Amino acid sequence: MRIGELARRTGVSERSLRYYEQQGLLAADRTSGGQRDYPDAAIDRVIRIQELFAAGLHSRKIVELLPCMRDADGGPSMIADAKLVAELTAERDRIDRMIGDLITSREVLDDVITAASQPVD
Amino acid sequence: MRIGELARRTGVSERSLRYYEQQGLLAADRTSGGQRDYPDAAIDRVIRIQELFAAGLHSRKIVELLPCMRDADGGPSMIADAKLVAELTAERDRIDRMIGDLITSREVLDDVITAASQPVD
DNA sequence: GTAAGACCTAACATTAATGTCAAGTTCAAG
DNA sequence: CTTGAACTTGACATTAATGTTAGGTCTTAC
Repeated sequence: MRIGELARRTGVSERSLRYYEQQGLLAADRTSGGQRDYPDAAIDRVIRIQELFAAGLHSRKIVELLPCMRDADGGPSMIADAKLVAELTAERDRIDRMIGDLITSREVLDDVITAASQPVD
Repeated sequence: MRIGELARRTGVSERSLRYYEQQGLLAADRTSGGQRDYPDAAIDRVIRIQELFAAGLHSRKIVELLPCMRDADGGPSMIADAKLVAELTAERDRIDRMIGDLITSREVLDDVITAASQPVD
């Protein structure tokens, strides 16, 4: 599939998809004319990349991480070495704290929303 | 307390604390010499602000939100109007999705970490 | 073959919180 | 009073993903 369709189906801008390629996150074949041609598996991968970005990982880390993931189509393909495991563990713990903070913030918002919906004075 | 102590006790840089003041997020008294003097309650507030930043709210939204929160010391002090409630509800839903994505990412990392810890081939 | 739409590269802009540095002032203790 | 640490304002830099624009090329349907 070409870049426009992939963008549409993932909700990620074409600009970002090209950026992902530049960062080594997302490979694409090229047509004879030089246009990108993505496999169907690219959809899942792009969504995964977005999630990892949302989790605060930087592209460089994601580049190292991706080959160690078992994706829907292929196998695990690579095992993380000790250094990477240490980094990923740190990220994992950070994400853990982040989830806790987000839950707190969600509660705060719910409180404010609830208070506004209940004109009990 | 002065800015250095607040920074130390919250883990937030002095630079950021001044920025918060500039954004109207965090008020401070001033000594006769012009130095900032924070009440103890500032600690909780700074932590709250950090959490909301982590949740992806922008300072402008936080400015509107803060007076509607019931903080440890004072009362709720203000009720969100309909427009703010709508915005906060959108934020809440976004945070909800974010938590889901983070949980997914955490699982992905755990998978990779586990796979690396189990040299079962 | 041609026209319209999709795509290409490259460059520059943006955002928003935070880092950093400089030059000057205040505070607290001796 | 002096001295050093802590503070002040202001300006400029950074980061990293993404937006935007421009000028050119490819694809496909007619």
